[in-house]
Amino acid sequence: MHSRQGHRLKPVTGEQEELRADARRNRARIVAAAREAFAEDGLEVGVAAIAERAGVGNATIFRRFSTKQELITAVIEQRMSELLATARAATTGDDPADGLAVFLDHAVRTHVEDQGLVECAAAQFHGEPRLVELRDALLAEMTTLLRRAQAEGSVRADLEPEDIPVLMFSIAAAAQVVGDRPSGLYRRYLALALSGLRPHPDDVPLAPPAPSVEEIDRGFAAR
Amino acid sequence: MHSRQGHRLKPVTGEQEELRADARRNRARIVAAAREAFAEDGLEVGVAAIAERAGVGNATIFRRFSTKQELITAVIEQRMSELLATARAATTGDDPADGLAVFLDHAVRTHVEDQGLVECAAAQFHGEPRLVELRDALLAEMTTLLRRAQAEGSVRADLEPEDIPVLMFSIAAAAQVVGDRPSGLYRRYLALALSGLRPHPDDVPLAPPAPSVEEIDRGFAAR
Amino acid sequence: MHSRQGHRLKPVTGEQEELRADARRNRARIVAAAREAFAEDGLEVGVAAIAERAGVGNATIFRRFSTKQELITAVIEQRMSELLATARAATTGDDPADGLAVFLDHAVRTHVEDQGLVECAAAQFHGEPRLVELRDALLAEMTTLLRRAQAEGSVRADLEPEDIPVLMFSIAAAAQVVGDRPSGLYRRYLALALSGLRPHPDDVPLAPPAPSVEEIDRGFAAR
Amino acid sequence: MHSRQGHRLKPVTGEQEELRADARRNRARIVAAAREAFAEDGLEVGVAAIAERAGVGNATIFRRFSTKQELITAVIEQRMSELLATARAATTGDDPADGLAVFLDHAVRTHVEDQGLVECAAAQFHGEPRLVELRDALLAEMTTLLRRAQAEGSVRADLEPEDIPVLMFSIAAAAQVVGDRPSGLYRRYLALALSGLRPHPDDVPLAPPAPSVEEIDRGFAAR
DNA sequence: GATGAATGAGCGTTCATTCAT
DNA sequence: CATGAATGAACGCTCATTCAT
Repeated sequence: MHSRQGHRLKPVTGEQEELRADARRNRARIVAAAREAFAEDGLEVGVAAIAERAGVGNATIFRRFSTKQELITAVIEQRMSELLATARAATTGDDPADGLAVFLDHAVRTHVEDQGLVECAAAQFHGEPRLVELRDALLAEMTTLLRRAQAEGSVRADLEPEDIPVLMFSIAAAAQVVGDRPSGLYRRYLALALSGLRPHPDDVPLAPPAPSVEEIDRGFAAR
Repeated sequence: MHSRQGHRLKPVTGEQEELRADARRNRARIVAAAREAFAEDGLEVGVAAIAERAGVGNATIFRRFSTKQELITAVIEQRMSELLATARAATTGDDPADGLAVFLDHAVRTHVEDQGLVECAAAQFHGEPRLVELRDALLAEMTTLLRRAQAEGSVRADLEPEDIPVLMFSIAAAAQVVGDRPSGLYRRYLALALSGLRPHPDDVPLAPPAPSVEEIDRGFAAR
Repeated sequence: MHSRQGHRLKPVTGEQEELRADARRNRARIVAAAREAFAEDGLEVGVAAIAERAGVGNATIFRRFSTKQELITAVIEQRMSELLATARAATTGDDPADGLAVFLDHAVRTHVEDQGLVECAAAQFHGEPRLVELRDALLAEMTTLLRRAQAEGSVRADLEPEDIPVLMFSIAAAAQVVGDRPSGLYRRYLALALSGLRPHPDDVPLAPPAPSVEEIDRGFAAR
Repeated sequence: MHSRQGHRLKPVTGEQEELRADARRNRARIVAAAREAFAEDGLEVGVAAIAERAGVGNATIFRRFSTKQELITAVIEQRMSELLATARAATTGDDPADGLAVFLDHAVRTHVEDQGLVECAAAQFHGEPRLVELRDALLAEMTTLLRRAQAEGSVRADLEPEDIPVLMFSIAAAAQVVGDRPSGLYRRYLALALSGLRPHPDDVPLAPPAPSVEEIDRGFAAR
């Protein structure tokens, strides 16, 4: 656990090391405002609206993020960081199957509340190094989580760690098409998906194989 | 089966019965161009780009579709019609479980090829009568398909017809996050989902209950 | 009177001598529809709206009038013809002062009912020969009307025939600024203007002199 | 008189108190450009033309006036303010009849120079609060001006303050139909109108009554 | 001859981004 | 540093006019 401290990721919020206190505060307010705005209205909200929400002038946003895309990336980065924390917490528990369930529940709920943002997140990934770093850290946790569950026989053996984030998006998408109405609907499809992960006598091997990380990256890039 | 022919829906492409031959051809070219453009670039492509793709002037589009939204609706309508045809074909087969699989395979592949369009389709549903009509027809087929599979014991009993379109979106989303690369990846997640539909000794009832059509509509409206 | 028949103007409706009966009827319907449309909505109504009102296809309008401007001219021509008839009727009466009043009442009421059209009429005059012809005929009647009223002393002597159409527009404009509400308001300002035409002991000569026809034309052209 | 200073209207050009110096200058240039453009070409000139005339990008206009209509309103507001100043100056003079004449001369000349703008002004009035305020202030001055002239017997008694703006439009329209050519022609019709305001032994009461302010408003609204 | 269809130029407006205070 | 102001390119849409049936 403390070893985790050792290889802790660098501060996730960018080149802020040099920022004055007020600038740092502004940056945080901007990211928070953007996150809210994206969650409520989708990525197409105007920069002006985000600036107003943050209580700063619009030019201030561009001083911190030279592009709207960079701001989007910062928001995604924040979310992924939180997701990573969730994953780490899930890995520490005693019950592997439960850990996976808890992680997916948290992740999916988060996505579902974030209308339109996360489903687009993939498209925004474009090799951004900090996001890649987070992605890899997440994948490491997924591997631990999954392998332990498979070791105890509660998840079919041919599932791969790379499948987990895919499932996460998939279940979130299920709930999102209907706006998660009635609220909490996502739990129905999460339950169905989880029950589908259990080994079953009639199982035939999954095919084709799970995408490698490189393929995932290439997939993202093609968007 | 032939009775199905009897209550076939009216021609799905609108009040085009009165159009002159050239106009009809142009209309078709516009819808096709829009479909391609939406599939490749998403709904936010400019009308001008669609017009160019179709080889017509931009005003020609507005002669047939008084609004861009109407054009979007026409494209969705077309896709849903095709989906309905697929569903009907699937319903006629002998093997219920296979019918469901074949339908989902076709539906998901279609969605996956159509990056960004169909995932947004829901948001565009807003009570458009022709789309509602198609939705209901589709649901009727889903009901037949599902109930037969449940009757023979190949699908768990607590799945509802309304779950099927949700699953369709869900699986498509799984593949879409990675751009379906390597190509055909969707089959992995389709297989996983289908195997998850089988009854299992440890099954606990799905909860919360599936959304009703009204709830789905309300969900769409809230977007 | 019959001498008036002698120098009757050529048919006012244009090059229709060659038209087939149905074409002639269509032309008339178009002009009538345009007149209504202009009266209700102003000159900026779309050609399509006029076509619909006339019950013809839009291209039919352009078959008869190669330009929207030509159609406007045709409508103005029709109105001026009617005005000329009114003027001639007014000239035949016994009471000169009353003749002037009756003419102006009719002319102004007509203008006022024709929201936005006639006030723009001037700007559309551009040397159109048929309109010039009508203008001259109207002016001839104005001269008769005015000179007789001046001869009997009911109108001040320094008023000129060219002033009459100006007054007509002027009074109509008075009522039009308030949409002639309450209806018939134009009569207030007509009465005021007419009473202002009477000779008065304190009269000083009007200055500058009335515009000549050439100056009027140049004025129109400058628009 | 100095009390008039006391209840002077707020600055008429809007909430510009907060604008930066350069923005204020640009705003003024835009309004000036719009005024010129409207005067020369009418209200239908494109925003792009106005922007070019003002030497700014088109989007700059929309930063200050969220709508073209707002820009129109601003121009009208400016003109009305100037008219109000003229009216106040006219009210301070010793000779009531002369005050009225001077005011109308100024007002009409202004309108005549402004081809097409002011005649449309009415249609743009729609309850805009600042314009209503100015209208009321103007009417107050008209009342003073008229009642004093009537008290000394130089204007017929049945004229009402509401008639004055109507006359203003009316006389301006007289000159406008011929483009005020030869230049200054408006003075002819102004003189005629003014002489018509004098009491006359044969006067019969004006009818129907002058429109109330409410009726004027309703008339405007009906356009 | 009559028409529906087609169209390019233009409209008012928005927005991510750059400039100047 | 923070900001309001400025901007050009693009958007969805309209319209007088031309084309093709």
